[in-house]
Amino acid sequence: MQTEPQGVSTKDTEAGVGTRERVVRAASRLLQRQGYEGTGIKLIAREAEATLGSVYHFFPGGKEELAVAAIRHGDREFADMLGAGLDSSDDPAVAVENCARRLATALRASGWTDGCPITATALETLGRTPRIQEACGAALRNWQEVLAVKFRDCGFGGEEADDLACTVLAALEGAEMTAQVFRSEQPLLTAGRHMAQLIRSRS
Amino acid sequence: MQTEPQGVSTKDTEAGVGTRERVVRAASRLLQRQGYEGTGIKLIAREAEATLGSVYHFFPGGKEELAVAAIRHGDREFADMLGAGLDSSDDPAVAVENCARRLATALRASGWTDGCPITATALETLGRTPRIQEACGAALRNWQEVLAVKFRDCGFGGEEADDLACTVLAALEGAEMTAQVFRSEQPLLTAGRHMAQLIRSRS
DNA sequence: CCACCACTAGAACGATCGCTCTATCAAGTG
DNA sequence: CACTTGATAGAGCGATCGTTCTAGTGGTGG
Repeated sequence: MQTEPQGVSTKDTEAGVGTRERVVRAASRLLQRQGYEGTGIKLIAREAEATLGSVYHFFPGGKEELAVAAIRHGDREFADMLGAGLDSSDDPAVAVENCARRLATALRASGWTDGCPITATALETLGRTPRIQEACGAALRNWQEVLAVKFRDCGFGGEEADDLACTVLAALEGAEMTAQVFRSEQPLLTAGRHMAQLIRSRS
Repeated sequence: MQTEPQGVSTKDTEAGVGTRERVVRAASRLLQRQGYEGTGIKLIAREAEATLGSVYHFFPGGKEELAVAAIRHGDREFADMLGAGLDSSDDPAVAVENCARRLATALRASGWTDGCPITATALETLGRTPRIQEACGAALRNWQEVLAVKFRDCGFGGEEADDLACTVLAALEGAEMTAQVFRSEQPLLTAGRHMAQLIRSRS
């Protein structure tokens, strides 16, 4: 049973959230910022205001199982942000550009630390931790699908929608990384503008 | 003094190369594959067939100084590959698409492990290791400049060339990461095709 | 010949890693 | 009430981390 009160409030970042959920959120944020190897389980527990015992109670598979859960969490979160951005306009070009703008704004607001939730972990564990790699692949596929659905809804053919989704997501990922390193919104905004142009030239 | 013979051969991956250079190469390859925190100095030394003493002799600043040197090495290497790809055609659109193709081929040949030499390290150390972040920023700027020069030579205006270079590099980076996770050349090839189209629509 | 120096070699240190283990606590359930 | 079960708590394990330190090697200039 949770020790903390359960129904008190649904405040997003604080108590009132079950221990397991707090641990997953902390893990997701830390993996996003410092990658898999750079994030210790003890730090995750401390950040989540949980104890090591609780972490291993919920994730008997240890760090790897926790990382998979954290990546799935980041997957859902990023998909929501992508979906919300895409809903901002019926024109797919405008919608994608708005997405890039939102990512840029959020990135600046975080002090340039919170970019894509999975890239760092994905690159670090490539080919050496299959379960994590699968979770990362599922996330990328999911985000591509969110984009592809939008493009299909806007009249693109199935294959063309998939290809466009692949490139747009890749450009946003790369631009976000560039923006983080340069501490500037410009790469994301430029990529958004170019992706809008690419979409228009194809419709 | 180096124990090994110096002028014997310039074979790229083996002996005949100074200890310092061997260490930098090993560090660069390992940082590329498993990031900064995931790569131990002792492993770098073993992989370079050097000893810990030698590593700290050449890099008294420790892991951080070695990482900076490794990133600069990856910078030069990737810039060369980019330049070689761009030289393959006078048409900038064709040249960029060839670049993507080459990256895809090289990536597959490495067993999907050797992507961008700095992304993993850059994301892991963002905002926590300024000297490494600077080296990563310099690399990205350098690669953008390689692309921008090509675009300017092909008749693009200065600002437009810079913007295109920024987006093309971001798309290639993102597509390479996607290709690694999916173990498929397709994301890189698709991004190359789309970037070619974007360039053509702007000229 | 020898003092010097660049380099090699690796033992050892404290800190931290992921993980295991036992003990305790708080609520149900009979 | 006793007993079970889910969850919390953290000490402690062996391994590895980055780093420091001393010792040794071999070629070179004086």
